[in-house]
Amino acid sequence: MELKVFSEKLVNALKSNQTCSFFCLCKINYSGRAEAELDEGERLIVIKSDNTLLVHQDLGSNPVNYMKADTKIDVLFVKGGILIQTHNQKYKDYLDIFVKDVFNFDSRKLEDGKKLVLVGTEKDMSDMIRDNPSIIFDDFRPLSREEHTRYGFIDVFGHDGEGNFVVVECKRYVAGLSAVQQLRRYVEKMVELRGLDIGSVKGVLAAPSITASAEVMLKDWGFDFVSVNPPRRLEKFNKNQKSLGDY
Amino acid sequence: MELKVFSEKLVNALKSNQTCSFFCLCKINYSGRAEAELDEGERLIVIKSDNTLLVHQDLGSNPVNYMKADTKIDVLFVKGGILIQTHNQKYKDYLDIFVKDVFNFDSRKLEDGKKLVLVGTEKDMSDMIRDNPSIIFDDFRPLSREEHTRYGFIDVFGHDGEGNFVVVECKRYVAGLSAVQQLRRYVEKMVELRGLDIGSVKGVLAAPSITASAEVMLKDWGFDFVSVNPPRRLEKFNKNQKSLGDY
DNA sequence: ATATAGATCTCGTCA
DNA sequence: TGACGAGGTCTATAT
Repeated sequence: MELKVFSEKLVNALKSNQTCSFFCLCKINYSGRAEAELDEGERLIVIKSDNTLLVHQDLGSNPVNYMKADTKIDVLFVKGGILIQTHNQKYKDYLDIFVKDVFNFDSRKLEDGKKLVLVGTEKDMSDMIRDNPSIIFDDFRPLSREEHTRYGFIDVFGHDGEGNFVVVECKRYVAGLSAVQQLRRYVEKMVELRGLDIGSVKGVLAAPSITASAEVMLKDWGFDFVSVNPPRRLEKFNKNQKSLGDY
Repeated sequence: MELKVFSEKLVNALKSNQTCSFFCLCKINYSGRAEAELDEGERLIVIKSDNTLLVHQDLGSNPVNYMKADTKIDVLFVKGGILIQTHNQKYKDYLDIFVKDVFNFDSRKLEDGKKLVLVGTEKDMSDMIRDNPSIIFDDFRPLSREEHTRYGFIDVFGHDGEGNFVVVECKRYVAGLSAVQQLRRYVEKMVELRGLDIGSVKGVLAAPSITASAEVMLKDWGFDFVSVNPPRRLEKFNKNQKSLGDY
């Protein structure tokens, strides 16, 4: 594609806040939170209506370079090509794309008011535990859930039949050392602020599984592990599989 | 675009491992590590040559739905549109895209052998400290850097003039509670495994700044904070700004 | 704005 | 392959 034509299309699309997508030959410089260089090669570039910019190579989930929303984007003619010069005020960073060749250009104002509905998060796990407290142990009595307390952000908080406090930390995947430390921090903070004996506050880590070293640390601190899976995993898919014709 | 034409183009592009980009009207179901639904709306869909699939709405850096590399992708005609049915064996997840309308389709085999060169990471910080140990304190003597030891992954390890061990944890950004806990874990592990007195191992947190609560925790544990900035921040940009004509 | 923690985190690296 | 930690993490939420 003629660079002049590309430039006009890009400028118009940016003006009207369309989302753009194009393949091009380019090299890239980034400066801000770090410094990065990417030598000449072919990439897919996406610019969204909120002025998010993504540069994708042909492998991997993540963009090789990007700028976050509200980036100022200028298009300049320079010797040998076009310079897309960008700057984000909030993050104080800069990305320059020197475009040598463009292979296509598409843009569109995307009409989309829908939001993703997601189930199976850590929050859903803590909901499930609140509604089914015996998952943790028989006489567990939850008092609150997902609360920013002065002890920290505790997933599920409650007490046992003997009046001891119980702090539950949920993880939706295998719990590691940092999860144990997180639990430890909440328990310690609670002991400290309430002037309790260490040992009078129970700590429970609820996750699908736990690493060996994390389990050692957990035991050292007198905490317990309970194997819990995030709710609804695969349920919906199984339903859909049975009714593909419903699409 | 005719859905039949789109289907042919997509299937051909997938066969020849091209990277694809198209705007479409669709609804989406995900099932696997979680469950997700996204009702009908217009999105940009990208499929890479490694069979990574990304669904982007017109806002934000992250895809609203995605599948990781090595996803199996099938294209089926169904009542009212086309179903892009995908499955990733490794992650045991499924993504179905029901496409009602397509507005464009582009694909290309991207020629790109270049890799991003990045400077200013935490690793660069620990390099800088090893080369300028007085940043930490006057008589700091680094022994190793970025080491996977049985004590954990310690950024910089060394000793002071009196033979005490010193563990340094680096953070590129504001250090929070978790950074203090990480340091605490390394120090405790070292004390335990070497049979040392607590207090004979110094802990230092090196970061641009530290949050108030993290600093309290740090002092409680007898550790020190040293303000260190990651190297080379903005240097390259300043250079570039002076020599834009060089492009 | 800053602080805190989750994420279908992703990605690299090492045992 | 699992474990562990960084990330230009990004994002949501609360203060």
